[in-house]
Amino acid sequence: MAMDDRKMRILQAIIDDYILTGVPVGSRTISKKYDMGLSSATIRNEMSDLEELGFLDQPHVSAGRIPSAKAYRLYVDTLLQTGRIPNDSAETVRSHFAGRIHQMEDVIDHAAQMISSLTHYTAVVLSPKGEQPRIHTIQLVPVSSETALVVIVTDQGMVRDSVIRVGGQMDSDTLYAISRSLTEELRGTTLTEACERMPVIAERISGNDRMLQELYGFLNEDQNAPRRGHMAVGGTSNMLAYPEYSDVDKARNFLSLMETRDKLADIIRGSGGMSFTVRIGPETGVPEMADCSIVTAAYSSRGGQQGTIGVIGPTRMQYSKVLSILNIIGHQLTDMFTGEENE
Amino acid sequence: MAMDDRKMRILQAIIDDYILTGVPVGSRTISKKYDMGLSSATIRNEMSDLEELGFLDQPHVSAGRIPSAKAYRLYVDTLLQTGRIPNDSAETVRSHFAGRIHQMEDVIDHAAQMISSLTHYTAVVLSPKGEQPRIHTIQLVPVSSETALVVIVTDQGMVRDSVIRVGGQMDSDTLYAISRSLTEELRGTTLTEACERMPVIAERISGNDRMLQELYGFLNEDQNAPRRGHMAVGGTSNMLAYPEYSDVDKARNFLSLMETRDKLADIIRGSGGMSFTVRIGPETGVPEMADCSIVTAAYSSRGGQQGTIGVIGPTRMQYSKVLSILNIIGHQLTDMFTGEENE
DNA sequence: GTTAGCACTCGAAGGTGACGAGTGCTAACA
DNA sequence: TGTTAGCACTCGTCACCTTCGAGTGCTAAC
Repeated sequence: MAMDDRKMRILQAIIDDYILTGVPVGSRTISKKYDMGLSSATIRNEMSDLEELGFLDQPHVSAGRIPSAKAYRLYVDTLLQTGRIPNDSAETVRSHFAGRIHQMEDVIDHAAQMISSLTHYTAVVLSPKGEQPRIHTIQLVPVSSETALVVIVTDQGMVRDSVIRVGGQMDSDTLYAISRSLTEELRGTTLTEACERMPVIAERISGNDRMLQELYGFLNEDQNAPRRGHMAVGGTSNMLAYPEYSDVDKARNFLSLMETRDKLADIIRGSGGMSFTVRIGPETGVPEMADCSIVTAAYSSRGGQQGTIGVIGPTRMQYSKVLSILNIIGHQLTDMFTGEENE
Repeated sequence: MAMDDRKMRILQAIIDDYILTGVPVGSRTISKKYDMGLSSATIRNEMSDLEELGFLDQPHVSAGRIPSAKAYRLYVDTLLQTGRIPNDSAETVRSHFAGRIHQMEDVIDHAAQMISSLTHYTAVVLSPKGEQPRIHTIQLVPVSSETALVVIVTDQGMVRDSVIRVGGQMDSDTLYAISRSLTEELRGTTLTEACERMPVIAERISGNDRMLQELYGFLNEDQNAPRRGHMAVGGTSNMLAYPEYSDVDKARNFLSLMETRDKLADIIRGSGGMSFTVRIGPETGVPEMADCSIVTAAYSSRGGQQGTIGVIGPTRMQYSKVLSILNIIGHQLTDMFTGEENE
């Protein structure tokens, strides 16, 4: 027995209905609501076949069928193949981002907010990340007589800063002079390389041991704890609206997963930079997410860095809508990060 | 009828038991578990009195009593008066903060994490905020040939930055020269004042209209959207562990409140900078929190700025433990923000 | 003032039966 | 040979009932 066109249409109807209602769907529903021109009995036979083929599950004998992960997979694949990702709410999105936002963090927070409110699922946005950034400029800014702010601008236009102590009094001009030397020495190096080169530099710019030591400390820390970048999560509470999570225990598990940021970032980033990824149920590789799906999309910032936006929802997710929204917002972010803030 | 010592002791026992179990407590429980040397019948009479006095509520006839908001208030007041805030986990906390952390955001995130994991409630940490900060230094750092990073260091050692476009090519030295002039002109002014003064400055440093305009834009934006500072929330999912939130609707309400960051910040900051505040149930002034309590503590950073740490939990919260933990962590934060990063 | 005793209340838990949605199978039909 | 009507069967849901027990208030005795 193989998949034929009619089976396909019936499966499609079952998936649509289940995504809509979240309730197991029976043969009568399909035969009535979606006019197939077939009686429920026929549908039943087909459904029985579909179950045998692994596309449908039956929670218990006297309930309808629900689509299996395999069914969603098929569904999503055809969705992605035909490429008809509708352009629903493009205008809303554009107008939201119209106001100029300076800080990357704000953009990311905004995006997460927006995705979750458009989809009604949980949204995650990760800031761009690529190979280790290279130092473009180092500048020391006086903070108090004993401390200075060290600002490192990377070639990708990202900024890292920290307050360090400088030994002894240093005025603005002295700090600037040191900044120039440091920039000259370190431009184009990665943080790791910069760390290695510090001893050499220490010889050249002597007499500031304290400061250089603190600087080294900062570089080293930053390099070793590879800044997972910024991450924004929006709409975690949305998930509780779905009957899948009316069980408090399940809900708590899900929420605490959302709270362990590092793990979450790994999961989302696990998609590996494909332009679109859909992981369904077990495919997520996370036991806690056995009945969730994760849809991610990539966006880029300058320097070819890849950021990720993602949506986490129940397996019966409105994939087509979600893909559409991620598509729009992904493009919007790419525009913002390559265009507006670029030279 | 008035409150006497015995009534007080019984009330105390009821509160203790209810905080522990979350189940209405009956007269027998008190008479047996807490050896009062009184029979359940006597306790019953006293409980009846306590109810009349407004310290106890009865969910329904055949259940035990639960403490009212008024009772918690009394309880907390005596707790605060006697000042015996135990110093439980001071060592754990100290060792956690031992590793040097550069970024304020990290410290705050950490603190929220720690408070929630120690208390098993939801924790909120707000970064220090005081009167409008004054500009200490402005520095422009080259990012690309067309853009620069403007870094503003305030007198409280906080840093704000944004990338702006500079018209035409500017090398590092030119930018430094401009930075010096700007710092000279604007040191000691608030952001608002700085905005007002920009036209005057524009005349002096002419020929850089584009840049000054962008700079103005940044100052203005920052001033108008008074940076609510950083806020970290930890352990929202902890709340779901309490039977009070086994109702999914309630849980969702609570969680979406936790997600509207601005509102949450207002609520937490509503305590008004007292060193300790406890708001019980209706006292929170937030309908959604009618059966929550909010405990906050203040910590300070240099310049007398006040930050807030807070715990949100069910009204039957382990107040004494929470107060103790907030006490410790508040001190720790104060030490960090006034000592270590100070001159 | 304290306590034992007792009738009473009421929620929680568990059991029962009607109901209905849905299935699989069979036999009839085109 | 595919489709459909019919029917017996399954099983979860819901409403209803009973039982159980925790807890109360009241009264009378100590």
